[in-house]
Amino acid sequence: MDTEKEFLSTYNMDKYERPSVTADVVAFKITHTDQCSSYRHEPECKLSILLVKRGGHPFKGCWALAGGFLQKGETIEECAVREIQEETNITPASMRFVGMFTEPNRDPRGWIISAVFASVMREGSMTDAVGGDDATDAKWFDISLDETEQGKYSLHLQNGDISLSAVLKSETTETGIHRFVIVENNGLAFDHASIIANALTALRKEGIHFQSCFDFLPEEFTLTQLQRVQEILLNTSMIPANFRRKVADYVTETGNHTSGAGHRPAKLFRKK
Amino acid sequence: MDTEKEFLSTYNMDKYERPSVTADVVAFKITHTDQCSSYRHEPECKLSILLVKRGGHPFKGCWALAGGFLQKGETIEECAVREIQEETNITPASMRFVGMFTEPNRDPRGWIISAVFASVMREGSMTDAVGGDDATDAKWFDISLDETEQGKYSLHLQNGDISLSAVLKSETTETGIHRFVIVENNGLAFDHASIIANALTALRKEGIHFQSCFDFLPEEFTLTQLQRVQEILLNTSMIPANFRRKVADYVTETGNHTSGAGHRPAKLFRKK
DNA sequence: CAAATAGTGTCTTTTAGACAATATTTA
DNA sequence: TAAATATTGTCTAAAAGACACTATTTG
Repeated sequence: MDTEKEFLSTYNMDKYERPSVTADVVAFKITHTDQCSSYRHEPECKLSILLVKRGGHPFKGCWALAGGFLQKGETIEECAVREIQEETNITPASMRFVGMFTEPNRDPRGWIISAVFASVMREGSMTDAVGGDDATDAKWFDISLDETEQGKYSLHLQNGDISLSAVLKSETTETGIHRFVIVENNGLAFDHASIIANALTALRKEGIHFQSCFDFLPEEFTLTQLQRVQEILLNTSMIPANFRRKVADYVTETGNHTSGAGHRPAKLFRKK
Repeated sequence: MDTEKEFLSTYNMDKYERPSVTADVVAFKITHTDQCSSYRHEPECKLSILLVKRGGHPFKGCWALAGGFLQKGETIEECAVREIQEETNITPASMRFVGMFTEPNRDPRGWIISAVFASVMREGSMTDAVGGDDATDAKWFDISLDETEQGKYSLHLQNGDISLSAVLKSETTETGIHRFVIVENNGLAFDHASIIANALTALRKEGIHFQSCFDFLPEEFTLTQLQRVQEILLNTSMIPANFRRKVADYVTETGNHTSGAGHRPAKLFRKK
């Protein structure tokens, strides 16, 4: 009797067709624009994400997120880390789960569901040349996501001459699950425009209390650097004095200082 | 050439073994203990979750979450809603994604990964008798999760004489992903003790700004009811005057009032 | 010194918390 | 009227925002 039931449960498992499962990664970093008017000026920074050009069908020539199939013996987090390492040769400072994307027809190749992670790359851990063991065409795109009208968002991605964009609608299901729905899409593969919008929104939520901000910076950083990260991530601006007070409980002094920047040296801090 | 590549990508998909994917649901509701000293007293409330007794191996006789396999043509959210409806015959007021549970050996039957949702059942939508079309043994268990020492948590589940418990350690991976790890486990199947702790933690986070609190209540509710829900969920207590001010921006008056309760009638509010 | 960023102090406004007091209903 | 909950007001403390001011370094 017991063994019969046991058999039955295993039998049921095999009865159903199974989906392929992938981990897709939206890798974020801060890009410094080194075209300054004066040697004293702090460099302009931008938020950017990693995209890979698709060499084959479907969506040939479109840009897609890094990602790949979950393999037996690994967790989905391990899979995500592996995929982003293969693509960039570096280990991300952090990985955060964003959500599952499981629309039955999201991938023309078949039944493929994706677990999506937002990863943050630490400043300084980057080599200029991206592209890992396989010679794929991977580039960092400056990203912006703005609410153009109530519930409607415009996503822009830019790398030199390459410009991708999408229009998204913010929707909430009856059961309260939020999702961006693609209204218009130029140059992004699959449902990746929606995925990117969801990932940035998730990261912004974490940035409010600085969690994800630290991950963009080296171990030791100035408070101004930290403020820039938060401002770029949340698309806000703050008065320095107020920022310093707010962040005070989250950092500790290291005793070290910056130097040689043409102005007063800054204290270096560490995440508490 | 194009078609060759196309073939290749499909080929790769079939090359890999695929996991079975389930949606598991931690269904929460507020239970009223109707053993009052006086007719005037408000009833005591407790937070409880739905568990199903396993009739077969593995973990025969243990208690498990409601859940089942993802089927072709449905999203993982639809699957989760379907599973909880099959078990309780009611539609949850809300579903929130908690996380993926993908440890390779989490299920002795084979490679099974789970997407976990926390669902909230609205007060009044419940029939006393749970158990859906299949005559499974499903019960609501009062739940408590307390930090006994730094990073160590004690989970208790109670239904009459049935008492389940677990000890969990709060852990964060190098990449900043949080998870409860099971240290001790009495009566719960699989990794469900960990899943439950993660779900309650996620729900509590949402409760701070009332989001998940509304889902426990009928469309119209008193501020005292709302306060009770938050207090039970977050295991805190507040001074009514302060609670009212804090919640004021999230609710609107309906113009209706309670009556017949042996004390001053209360205004009924609606979620804004 | 001028330019540029670093860091402090203070005032005001907004929230959050504690507590007292008043209001209303039913057995 | 007593018991119980509903609701408002007020005082205090803490946090957030605006702004002025001082400090330090390098060409």
